[in-house]
This record gives sequence, structure tokens and C-alpha cells, in this order.
Amino acid sequence: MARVTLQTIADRLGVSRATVSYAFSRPDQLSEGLRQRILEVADELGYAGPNPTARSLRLGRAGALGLIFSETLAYAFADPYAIGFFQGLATAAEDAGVGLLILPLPHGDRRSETVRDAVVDAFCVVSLPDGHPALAEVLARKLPVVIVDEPYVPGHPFVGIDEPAAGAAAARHVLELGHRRIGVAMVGLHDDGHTGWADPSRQEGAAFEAMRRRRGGYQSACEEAGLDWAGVPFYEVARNSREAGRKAGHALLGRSPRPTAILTNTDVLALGVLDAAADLGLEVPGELSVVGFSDSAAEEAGLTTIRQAKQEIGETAGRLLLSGGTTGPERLIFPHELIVRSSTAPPPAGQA
Amino acid sequence: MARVTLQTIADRLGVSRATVSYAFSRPDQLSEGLRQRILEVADELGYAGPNPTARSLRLGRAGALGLIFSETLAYAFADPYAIGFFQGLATAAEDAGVGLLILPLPHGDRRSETVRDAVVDAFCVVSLPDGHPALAEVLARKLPVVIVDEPYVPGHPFVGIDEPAAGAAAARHVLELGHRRIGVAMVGLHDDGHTGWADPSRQEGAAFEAMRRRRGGYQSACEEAGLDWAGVPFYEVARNSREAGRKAGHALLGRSPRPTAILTNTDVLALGVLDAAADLGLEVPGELSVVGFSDSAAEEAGLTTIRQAKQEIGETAGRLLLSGGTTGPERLIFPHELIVRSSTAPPPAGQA
DNA sequence: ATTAAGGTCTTAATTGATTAAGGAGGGTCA
DNA sequence: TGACCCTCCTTAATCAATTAAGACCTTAAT
Repeated sequence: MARVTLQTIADRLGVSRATVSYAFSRPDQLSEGLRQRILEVADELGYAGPNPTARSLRLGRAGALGLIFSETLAYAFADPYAIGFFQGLATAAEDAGVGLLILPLPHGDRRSETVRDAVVDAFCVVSLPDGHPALAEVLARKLPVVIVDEPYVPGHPFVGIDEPAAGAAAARHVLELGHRRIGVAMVGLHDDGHTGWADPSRQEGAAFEAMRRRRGGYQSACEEAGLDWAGVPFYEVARNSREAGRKAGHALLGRSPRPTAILTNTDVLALGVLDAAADLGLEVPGELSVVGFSDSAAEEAGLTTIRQAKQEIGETAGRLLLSGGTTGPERLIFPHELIVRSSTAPPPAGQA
Repeated sequence: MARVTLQTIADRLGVSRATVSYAFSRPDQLSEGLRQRILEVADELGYAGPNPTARSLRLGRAGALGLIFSETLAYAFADPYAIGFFQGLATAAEDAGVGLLILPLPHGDRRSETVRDAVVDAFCVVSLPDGHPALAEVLARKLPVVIVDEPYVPGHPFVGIDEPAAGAAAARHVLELGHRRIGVAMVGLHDDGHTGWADPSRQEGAAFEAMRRRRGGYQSACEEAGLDWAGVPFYEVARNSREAGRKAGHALLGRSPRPTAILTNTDVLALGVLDAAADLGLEVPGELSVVGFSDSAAEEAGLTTIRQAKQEIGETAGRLLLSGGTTGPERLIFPHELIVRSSTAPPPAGQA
């Protein structure tokens, strides 16, 4: 069974290919009778309709938005913040009637052709670490690009939040409550799978710009309050999971003196820290305050967190891309908001 | 700035277009010197690399898998079961180095061109209601198709679970515990946005085959146990949200006599029912047993549920599609498993 | 009768690549 | 000297459509 194309149908009916094309795409260009016969024959021959690739080539539009994510997709889908963002992006894509092409980036060094070969009209890049080869590949395509969260690339529109300010807001909250013994648990600083303590130089060398800057916010708030940052225990984990958070929690809470407040850069991690506190029989917020980030999984647990407009960020990125224009403002910084719930309180008496 | 193509570069260097193509795709076909010059000129002219659409047309492969989902994407991403499935599918796509093209289906009656125009090698159809026009559009494309969960289309591979058996297992569990006053809360039966009581005829007329069959499992287990199905209060909700579950819970628990067990067809709904029970000060499982479905959000809440292999289902669907073959078995039925946790127990004394 | 206007279909250029087959030129070996 | 083989590049067919412009015929208005 050879392939059925417009030409096959045209030959069968003794008409030109153009006529058949019109039968599908512009009914007004030919008589209703012929059109019906064409559609009939098409059906008879099992024609699958005008080939979308050829159509796309001719028309110069792909009808899809490329989405690049540094993580494994399975991992990305497990992250509530990412899901919120996807929802926003998907809404924009839906409204515009275009598809969302999710491009996998193999974790190993196996060179990926997926970016090079992606049939898309524009790219949305989310949270790529500094120097990730996929970014170069995206830029080489010379299509419209919007970058979300990180990295910042001059000349390309950026959508995200004011990371240093948001980080500082989280830290300031516990500092203002009177905490002095603060611990930090963060994920997504490096791409190397390391889990364990991170000294300031490793912290500052983080590959992910947004997290690096968020952490900078923690530090500057602490220093403003007169704390010595070098004395702040900092635990880094490789995966954004509740289990990893619990591990970080145990590491931090096992120190002496024990921190009275722990800052985390995701809600999921914060939930894990709460688990660790429960393991140790510590009361939250009585004996320990915990702050999350993103307000993505925080409400039910009563977690104090920084809310960021996930969906709006996704939707804005999508609309920016779909409005064809790289003509708007270069950076769209969305507001963040400290949401105080029941996981933070002043430190136990005599411990401030 | 006109478009830069292979030809532009060829003209500039006085070589043939083929030569330039080889420079990109088959370095062994030309001298290293010329190749370098070509790449240099390409760079100079701002060439974005071989056009993926043209490439795709010539090579006859799109490098992407189309994913069709009846819900709004934003809604799909909010469903833990769907996310698990996505993770599996994404893993398969990732391994094969192809993208995942998520196709939106406009909710209104605005005819969608997205399926017709999707540049993909195969389609994965998930949970479409009977007679949904998108299914016809997918089949018209004559590409490999795998259908997940519903609807069953003879001649096309199907991946899912044994719905009637799984539904029956859930029902039998509470029946065997001794419950006689059972209530049911279900979502995803119809596409019409209805929330409220559903009589048996509406139940049986459900547009979504999988849910219809799952419900059939509830019914047959109840009838086996000698219950009159017409007497089983059945509340249907339009959205799979915790809030909707709570609403259903209140409706069911407001009846007299009050049910001692509630079956739900998603964990999210079950969580909402638990909320309703808490609102009413009912003890679970002492005064009320609740069963979820999917084991997607059940563990932390201690919910008894039916586990289905979400990720494996997704991964299998993906591999089936990517192995190019419609040659395997026609139906792949994955096992389900009753997971008993702490939301079910025998009914209060004297109420069985 | 002449001109214009419609309606219906065809011609042919265009979209941007890939790749089998072939040719030119040079080197090696008998 | 010719046969043979390389290497490097070109020719030309191919993938499957879209669409402006033109050809041809019929009908209507002047």
C-alpha cells in the first residue's frame, strides 16, 4: 500500500493536485460536485488528509511551542511548582490553539538532537543551569525564546520573580520573630547529585542562577541582622522530595546548638523537615520554625512560605511567545508574597 | 533580512546545496577544509541549522508523540493519576529521544485543527468520552494509536486496568467488612458539568467508558452481596477536586440512614469525603469507611484505595507507540491491587 | 454584438531540506 | 598505459503540500 497523497487522488480523478488541495482547504474555490467526488475518492483511497509536515513547511508555522526543562520529565511532573507553571503555560497554549512540545534533555552526555529537530515556533526555557548546552542549542535556532526563572540571558525576555528579595523576605520573617540560630536546606543548586553540607564557596558557585540568588537573599538578610553567614549550617540535597527534606532536617536538627528555624527553598523540602521534626518529637512552631517556598504544597500543612504566581508566570511566558513578539519588556518580574501560617513562631524563650 | 537556507550558504560559497547539507549531516562526505568554511559562512550568515520541518518532511518522521487528553491541560496537570501517567509516558519518550506534543482540545465546540495539524509519528489517546470528535480525527490520521483507559476501540491497542474487577474489589472490601449502607461518589462519568444525585439510568449512560465500567464493578459486587443497587445513594461531581469530594461527602452523609461506607473513584475525591466527615465530627474509620481509587494521593492520608500502575501504564503506552509496532497484543491489562490502610473498618456495632 | 464579470480548474513556483547515483580528478599498481 | 579505486563534489529526484496568476467557458449587461 503506497502512500496516498493529494497527487494520488488527483491522478485518480484526472484533476490537478491544486484542485484536490482546494477541496480540503478552500471549498469555495471549486464546484460542490467535484469537491464531493474528491472527498469520496480520498476516503476510498484511505487518504489521511493533507500531510501536516508538508503543510507546516509550506505555511512556515509549526503550531507548537517547545518547552525545555533541565530535569527528567518524570521528575518535573513530580514538582508542584513546575506543575503550576505548566498549567499556566498550557492555558496560554490552549487559548492560542497550539500544542506544547515537551522536549526531553537526556541527563547523560549523549548529545541530544531533540532541540535541533523540534518542529516548533518558539521556545520556552525553564530553569536551566548556567552553561547548559541545551541553551546554546535553543539560541542557535533563532526562534523567539522566553526564559523562565533562570538563567538570565541578556537580550531575551525573562519571566520570574525577584529572587534575592523573596529569599530575604523569608529569612527576615524568622529573624524578625527573633530567631538567631538558623539553618538552611536547599535543593537545585548544583547539577551534580551532591547531598550534604555545602560551604559558602560551594553555595556561591551554584549552577542554578535563581536558586543562587535566592540563597543570596537569605544571606544578606541574615547579615543585615548581624548574623555571621559562615556560621549558618547549610544542607544541600540533590532531589526535591519529602524524603530528601527529612534527611536535611535530621542533619540540621542534629547539630548543636540546634537551629530554632529552618529555611527551605521548596515546600516539599519543608514538609520533609517537618517530618524530621516529628521524628525527633520537636514541636512546630513551638520549638522549631520552618519556612517553605512557592506555596505549592503548603496550605494543608499550615506551612509558612513565599507565594509566587506560578500559573501567571507560565501563562505570561506562553502569551509572550505566542504573541509572536519579542517586542515587550525584557524582564517581567512577578510579585512574591510572604504567607505566614502555623509553622513559624518566635523561638523558645531564652533561645533568641 | 531574508531567510537563510542551505541554498544561501551554497550560493555564497559557490558550492551545491547538497554539499552544504552534507557539512551538517554527514561530515565524512566532504573534506574537512570545505566543511569548516561552510560552517563558518553559516555562522556568519546567521544560519539556524537545517530546517526541522523540511527535514522532517524529507525523512518522514516527526520525532514527537502526540498526546490527546479530553480535559483542559491545566485540569489534567492537577490530577495526580494523570501526572503519574505522564511521568511514565515521558520516561518512554525520553528514552527514545522524542518529544511529547501535548495537544489541547478546546472545550467549546470551536472545531479544533490541532489534531489534524499535529506533526507527530503516533498518538496516545487518554480518557476520551464515547463519541468525542477528537477520536475520529485521530483515527483519520492513520498513524499508530494507543488508547489508554478509554474508550476501547477495536483494532487499536489498549492499555489500562480491568475496571469492573477493580471497582468490584473496592466494593467487596467494604462489603466483606460488613457494611450494608453504602454510598458512592464519582467524578468523570459525564462531560456535561453536572453535579448532584445520579439515578441508575444516568449512571449507566455515562460517557466515559472506564468510569462506567468501574461503576459497574461497584454495582455487581453490591448485588452479589444482596444489596439493592437502586437503594445505593450515588452522587456525581463534575470536577475531581477535594472541594467537590467534600460536597459529595456532605450530600451522602446528610442522608438518613447515613451511609457507613463511601466508595469514591479517585483519591482526591476521597480526601474531600474525609474533610466532610471531619466537618461533621465523624470518626474515620470508626463511624465511616472511605475507599479511594488510584493510590495517587492516598498514602499520607492513610486512605484505603485501589492501586493502579500509573507510571507503568504510561511507560507501556509510550513504548508500544515508539516501537513502531501495532504488532503486539491488542489489550494490555495491568493489575490493580487493593491497598488497605486506615480509612476502612467494620461498621459501628449494630449498623451492619 | 461586445464587453465584462464570474465561476471553475490548471499551471507552475515555492517551502527547505536529503540522498542515491554519477562524474572529475588524482593516486596506485600491474 | 590502462584498469581500478579513492576522495570530493554535483546533479537531480524526492518528500507533500499551498497559492498567486492565468486559462477557459458561461452568463449577463450594455
